[in-house]
Amino acid sequence: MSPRKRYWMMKSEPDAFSIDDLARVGTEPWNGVRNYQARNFMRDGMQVGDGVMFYHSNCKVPGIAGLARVASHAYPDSTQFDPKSHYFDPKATPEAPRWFLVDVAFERKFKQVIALEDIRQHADALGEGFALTARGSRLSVFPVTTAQWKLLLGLEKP
DNA sequence: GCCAACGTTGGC
DNA sequence: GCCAACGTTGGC
Repeated sequence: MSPRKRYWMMKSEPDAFSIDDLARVGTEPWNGVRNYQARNFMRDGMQVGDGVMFYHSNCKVPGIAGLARVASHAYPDSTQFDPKSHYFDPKATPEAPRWFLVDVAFERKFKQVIALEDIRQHADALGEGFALTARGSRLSVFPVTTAQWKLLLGLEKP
């Protein structure tokens, strides 16, 4: 029996990789995550088919830009082994990889970004620990509960 | 571009 | 194991 579908938030700077980029390529290895907590969520928590909210960070209108889904189990991020890569990690080896990723597949782009500004209006309902509204949180991959997922989707504008 | 908040590193 | 220094994130 397959485990129940889970939900996740994944942040990306649209200048580097946006929801439009994902729409164009269809599926993308989510490389470059170099934070242990985020890695653990991908490596230990994600299952193929899980729902993903694609968040645009560090841009004019930060917010959720669309939906995606987890399209692979976790496997080593090859950029950690590549000395020419910005994400190269000299302490990682193929025998003992340090960083993992999953493939992410495009589902749909929202007509309008669900802006962080709007999401903040519901910070209480989303809960204290929710990483988007928690003060100072920089986590780029984190779980979303079913209730949070529904609440956030309810903020989508036609 | 600024800067507060955070995670990681490394000397001790 | 502490903690200062450093680099990064990301909203504004």
